[in-house]
Amino acid sequence: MTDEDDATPADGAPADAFARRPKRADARRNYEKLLTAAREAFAEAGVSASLEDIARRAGVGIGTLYRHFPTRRDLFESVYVDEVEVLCRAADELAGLPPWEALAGWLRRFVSYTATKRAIAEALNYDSPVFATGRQAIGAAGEPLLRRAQDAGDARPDASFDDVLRLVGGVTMYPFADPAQLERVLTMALDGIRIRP
Amino acid sequence: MTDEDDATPADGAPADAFARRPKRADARRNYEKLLTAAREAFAEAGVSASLEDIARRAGVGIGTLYRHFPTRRDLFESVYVDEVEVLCRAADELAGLPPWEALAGWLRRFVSYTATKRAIAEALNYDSPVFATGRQAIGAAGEPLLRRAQDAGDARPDASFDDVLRLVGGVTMYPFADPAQLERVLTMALDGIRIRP
DNA sequence: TTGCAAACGGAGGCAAGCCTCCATATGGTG
DNA sequence: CACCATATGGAGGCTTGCCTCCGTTTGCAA
Repeated sequence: MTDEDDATPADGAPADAFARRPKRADARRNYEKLLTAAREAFAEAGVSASLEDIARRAGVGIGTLYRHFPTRRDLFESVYVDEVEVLCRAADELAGLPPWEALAGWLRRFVSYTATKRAIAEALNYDSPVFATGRQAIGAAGEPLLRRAQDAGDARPDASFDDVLRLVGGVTMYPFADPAQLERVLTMALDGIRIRP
Repeated sequence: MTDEDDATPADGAPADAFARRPKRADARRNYEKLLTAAREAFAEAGVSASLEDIARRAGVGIGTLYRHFPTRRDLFESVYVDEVEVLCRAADELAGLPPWEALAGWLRRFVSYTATKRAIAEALNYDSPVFATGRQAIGAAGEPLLRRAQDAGDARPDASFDDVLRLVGGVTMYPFADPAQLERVLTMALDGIRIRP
């Protein structure tokens, strides 16, 4: 999930979206610019953001975009994979906290860290090996946090990990003008998951 | 909100989306067919559903669609207004129940009744006199339920009506394959709003 | 420096949707 | 029943986005 050349190094052609950065310096640069631009565009306009617009944002030609990401799906998946990695790393970092704090902290990342939240949330429903892998990775990272909180009696035992993600993820589906409101709503969502003595 | 000829019967041209059904029998029929088709299409594909597709579903020509709804927004607003009316009526029906049951019941309608929920949710952020009016109507219907539950000590006092709608509305943003899961998630959301002794 | 594989950019063909326009059809009233 | 205001449907022009193709540019290894 974190290193570069895992998965199937078999066939020469780029097949899956995981890893596989291009080699030449300019190509690599453009690749990153495109990824960043796409992240922004997806965050603003959802999965249906225009590819031409993304190329424009990145300051590269449309042809370059297609060289790196042959289909819209490839692009989306690459952004998605990036986000998933961030999320997984966050879980590790929070592992030292007490059960509830760790879970709550991670869920906060889940909503606030990723600029692609809407896209990620939508992806949660898609069929695709990449999304399956991503979901699995998210589960591997976050589910232990939930389980721990449940074992500690902090989180309701009848909630599945997927339930929790849907509840918390739903909150961010539409943009909040006021960050304080996001905070209030998020608190309510977390309270719905929590058990108080 | 419920009768036909309120608002401004002034100018002859159709201005706002409230009420104002066409007169001739066939026109009226097509109007309803379009509204129904649009409701479905919006529910399935979101606000970006294709107008041509909606006309096709309704079994009318694209020209007819445009006669009734000059812009995509007109169509969307009409569907929206219809949904709002349903929601307002529901609030009246539930008024007899105890505070918390009334609120919870209404919020359940809010998520499950409207086929347009996703579109409505997106619309919740748009600027437009119609949406403003709609939000106001929803507020007029639902806010008393929240206030009552808060006064009774059943709902947390620091939650605004808008907070509550966002939390509950978010839940339905993506389709649930399993109705039992929707129920679980909804329960968590409601628990986040509720105060337990 | 030079050569060339790798990368670039964008013109242009194609598809899908939007919306206008108008020749044709029809409900309902006198 | 006849008339006409009202309504209908869809062809076609326009815009926008998708993607391919290819002539030009550029990083970098020798």
